[in-house]
Amino acid sequence: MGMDPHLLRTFVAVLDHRSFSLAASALGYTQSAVSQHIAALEADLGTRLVERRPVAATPAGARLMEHAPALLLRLEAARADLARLHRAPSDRLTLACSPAALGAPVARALARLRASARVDVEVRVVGREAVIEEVLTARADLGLLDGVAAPSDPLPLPDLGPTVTLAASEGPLAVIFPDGHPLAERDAVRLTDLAQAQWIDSPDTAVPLDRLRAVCGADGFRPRFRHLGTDIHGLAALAAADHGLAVLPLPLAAALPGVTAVPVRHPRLVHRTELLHPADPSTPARRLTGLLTHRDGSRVHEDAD
Amino acid sequence: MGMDPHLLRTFVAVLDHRSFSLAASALGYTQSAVSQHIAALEADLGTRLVERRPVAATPAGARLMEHAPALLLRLEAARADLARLHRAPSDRLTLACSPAALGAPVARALARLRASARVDVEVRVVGREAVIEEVLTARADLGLLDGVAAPSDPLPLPDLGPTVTLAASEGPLAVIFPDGHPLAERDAVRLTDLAQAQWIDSPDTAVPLDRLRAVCGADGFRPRFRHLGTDIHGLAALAAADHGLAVLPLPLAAALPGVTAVPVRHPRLVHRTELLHPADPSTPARRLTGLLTHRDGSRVHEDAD
DNA sequence: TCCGTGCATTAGCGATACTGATGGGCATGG
DNA sequence: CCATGCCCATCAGTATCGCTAATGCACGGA
Repeated sequence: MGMDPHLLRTFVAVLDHRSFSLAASALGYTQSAVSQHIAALEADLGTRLVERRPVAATPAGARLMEHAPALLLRLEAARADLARLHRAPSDRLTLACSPAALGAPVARALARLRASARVDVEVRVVGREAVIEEVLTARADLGLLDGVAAPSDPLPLPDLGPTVTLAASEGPLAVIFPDGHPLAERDAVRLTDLAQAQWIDSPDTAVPLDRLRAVCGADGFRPRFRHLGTDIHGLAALAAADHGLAVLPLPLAAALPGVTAVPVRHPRLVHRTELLHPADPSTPARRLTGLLTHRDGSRVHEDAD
Repeated sequence: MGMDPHLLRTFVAVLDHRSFSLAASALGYTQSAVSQHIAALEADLGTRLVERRPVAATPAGARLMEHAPALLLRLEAARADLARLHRAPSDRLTLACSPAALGAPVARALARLRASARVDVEVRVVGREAVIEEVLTARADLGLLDGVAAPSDPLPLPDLGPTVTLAASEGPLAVIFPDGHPLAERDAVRLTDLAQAQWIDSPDTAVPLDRLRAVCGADGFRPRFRHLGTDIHGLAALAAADHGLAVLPLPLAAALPGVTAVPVRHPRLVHRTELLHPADPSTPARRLTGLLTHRDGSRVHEDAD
């Protein structure tokens, strides 16, 4: 059957490091072992996967790279899922959060949680992909993920296995303009009118531009400026200096300095945050879930395979 | 790192067969090897996974069973995906289809395809899960999957990796009543009014009842009669004999003998069929895709990881 | 009690998967 | 043009692994 996860792991490492020797030391192997791993994979699949000198993916290798990381993540997720069954009950809560998901409602829910019981809380603000990873691998007890969707539609999430998704909240969207920008006076804007504007692509803090394109069904939203990381204030600074526009949840956007938030009127979209939790959450996680969902949120769907 | 796919495969086989020895002969191993596989997995994960005598899953084993089959499928999918890159161009087309997805539009598109070029066609009508499996593992070149969703919403599909989903068509839904049933005179029905009726659960031919529950946001739709397989005519016979109701696409339902199809008015839902195709489809597959989508269907979304 | 059935255990052997050493292609620099 | 360094391929050697075959042991039925 082949396709040993070890081989896939070194395959990914080799392409990540663009080097056999670096991958080897990163994985704690000798360079020889890595070379043999790649050779074994290539023999098994009957194709060259890695171009050497310089080290790069062949077309087949690139295709495999669309599968391998997801596979390895799922493997780790399965292991983490079983490990959770036997962990001691804890009064720690680790929450993984995408930046725009951490707003006042979440902060208030955490406050209520801590008021009702002694719980040590750790909040990790990380990128959207990383939120999923942290929950699946049990490095976090819960995840909060934000995105944009049609009202009461779920966010499109990849392959979560037996993880459950609950709706935490929905709210309006806004575009941020530099203070004094002509459009900043408006009551509302239509996104499709802005498709050709200058946009900042900040895939982890704001709504990713490819998502805007998909959800508007329109072309445009071409990024000329890319902002990586999870720091919304940095994004605001860039937007205030007129580097481009971005879409954020309205309450959050309204509080940012140097920019004016204008609600999005059309298409009818909402900023949505969803709660990711594993099949059997810890006690503090369950309580926070209750606090976050029992007012307006309701169970939306469960992902199984 | 452990979690060798071989071990997972025999784990799944053991629980499927409820027997070590049967699993062994099914996999071409000795019983001893299977015993060692399970022992190795249990040692690796630090938990008992399988209860012996009788052979059954422990809670941890059940949890692992939520991951293992999906993992193995993905592995096979990755392998199939790479294999496709090197296959010879072919004038065969294998189409995997859920029963209600194979209607007049598809038949006409196939006719146009065969009129324009010499193509040997094989259509396999199988359950919904199996459609996905066949496409992912390259046993089929294309898949057609039907389901119910809000208008222009995509169907909720699990974990497709780099496979692409296109909208093939949308149409009205209908409930089938036995001829002469009091409600069969109606112009239209509300699904929520029927939540407490007798339903036949036919998850592969009709709309699965759990999906109805989810999409109506209502309880009810409790099955007292279960119909397995992919034979819509059989379902019609059961419905005609008053065993219960079922939801089908209207054009198809209207043509069934012994039953009357009444359109669903509320909630506003459509019967939707989607086309599943691999990252690099064969030439006949590409042509059929064009024939199926270029009138009203349009690209809806792509699943990547 | 005596079998029969079915999983566990053990011994042994061939295959596997590493390490360390060596070889060879390719770029860079004198 | 050759010398050098870098980096991957290859090879030999060895410890471990993963299989089979044979045997052991627990349980259930007549």
